[in-house]
Amino acid sequence: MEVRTRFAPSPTGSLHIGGVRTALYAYLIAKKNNGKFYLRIEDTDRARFVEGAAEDIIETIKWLGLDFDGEVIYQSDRKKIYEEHAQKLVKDGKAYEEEGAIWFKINPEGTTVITDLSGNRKLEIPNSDQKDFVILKSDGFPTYHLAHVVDDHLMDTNPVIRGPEWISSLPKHIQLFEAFGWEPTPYAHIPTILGSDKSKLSKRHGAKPASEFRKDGFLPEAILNYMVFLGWTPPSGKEILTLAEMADEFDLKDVHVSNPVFDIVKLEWMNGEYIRKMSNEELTKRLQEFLVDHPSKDKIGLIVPLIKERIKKLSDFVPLTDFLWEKPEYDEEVFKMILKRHSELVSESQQKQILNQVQDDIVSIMKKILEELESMEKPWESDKFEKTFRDLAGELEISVTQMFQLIRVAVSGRTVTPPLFESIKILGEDETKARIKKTLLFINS
RNA sequence: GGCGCGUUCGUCUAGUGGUCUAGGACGUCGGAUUCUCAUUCCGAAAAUCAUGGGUUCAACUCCCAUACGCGCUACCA
Repeated sequence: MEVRTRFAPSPTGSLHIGGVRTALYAYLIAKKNNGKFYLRIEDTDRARFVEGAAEDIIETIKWLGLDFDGEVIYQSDRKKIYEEHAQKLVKDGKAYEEEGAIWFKINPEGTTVITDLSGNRKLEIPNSDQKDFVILKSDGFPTYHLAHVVDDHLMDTNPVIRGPEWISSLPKHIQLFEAFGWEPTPYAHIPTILGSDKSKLSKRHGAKPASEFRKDGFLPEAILNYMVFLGWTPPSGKEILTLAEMADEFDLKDVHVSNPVFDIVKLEWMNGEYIRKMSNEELTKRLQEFLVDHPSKDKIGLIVPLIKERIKKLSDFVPLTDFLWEKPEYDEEVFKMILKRHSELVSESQQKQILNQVQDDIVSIMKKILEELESMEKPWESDKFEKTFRDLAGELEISVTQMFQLIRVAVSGRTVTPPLFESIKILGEDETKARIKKTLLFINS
């Protein structure tokens, strides 16, 4: 029998990050077995329906690369089907109408026992706690219970993969299947993802939707790779896996039964891993797509090799490189701090004296730097550039680090940048000199 | 409250009765490389396996109880 799974969110908000894992697990089971993966929108609650939520969910699932088969199924299109099935149960004496709704007659005898595929464990729920429940609401829409049983039977879902909040409802679902004379679907209830405070990570608690991770510059493959580990480890012990490798190794029986805690720091690490492993061409493409309004898109390719090992998210690109096309802002204290460092071991009174000299020092050093730059042959070569200023540092009796930090701050306004020489190459000789001059003016004023 | 599910380093986890004085990854801390940052490479700290009882020659692994966490207890999903 063909394996068919489905992801069935309700459009009450954006797709939250926990839903990504549910969708992923369902996707992996389908792919592992060469089966089908469907997307079903459970829009049967008009009160909680949020405009645009279904579109956000579909768009995000596509962006993640969890390609689903066929068309998106909307339960609201299937109203008539649920109604007919509910009526059939009434006719068979297994349900009854009351106050405009149709209620299912539960049998409170015995215990519902099923084997949960997730973790391969036995679940036992006493039926005695169950009460008759609504299957068709007075507005004509089905409740989750009816819609699930009818749809997953008609769709031949095998297995149903969903959250653990449904475990308590298992007697309802099993009895509904039996009332229709159908074989119940196999089930896999996967654990809930928790926040760092151990409370449930859900949209109800304001957890970030998956689309926000996209905006933050996370890669879909990294998100998927991270999420798959929340409740499962591949037998091979690999840390980085493609979707195909996950599908190959994935098995519901290895899925854990306890609730994992979502850790954004590890996600960021993994995102960085993906960025570093990516080809320069690919990273360039992704950055160009991500930075829609970037002022200098065609230069991104040049910069990529410089920042590839320095960014964890696509969005990190901006603060690290914006000095290349934006005029830097200076802070005199930053310059002073650089030179001050070699006086750390001196006494306090002496240090004060030294501080007063620092400003003069900066001015004279910057002048020397500018002189060297003026006399350097264009185009500036990196190794020549480096040697020139190493020599100058020796001459002026400051450390090489101090020398390059002064140039770095003068050129970028920042103490942290991609490699200096390469950055300057992108900036250009004239702009570099202009910025050094500007620094001189700034310090003197 | 009742019922259900769970509990290994801060976090994700390996572990299916002896190989565990508990392994890996992220993070943290130290060091090396280095023009800053990052990368990379070394190294360290970090879990009396929730607690208490059993069973057994032997328990992280099996059983029971307690504690704690999560879920359900809607004409929401």
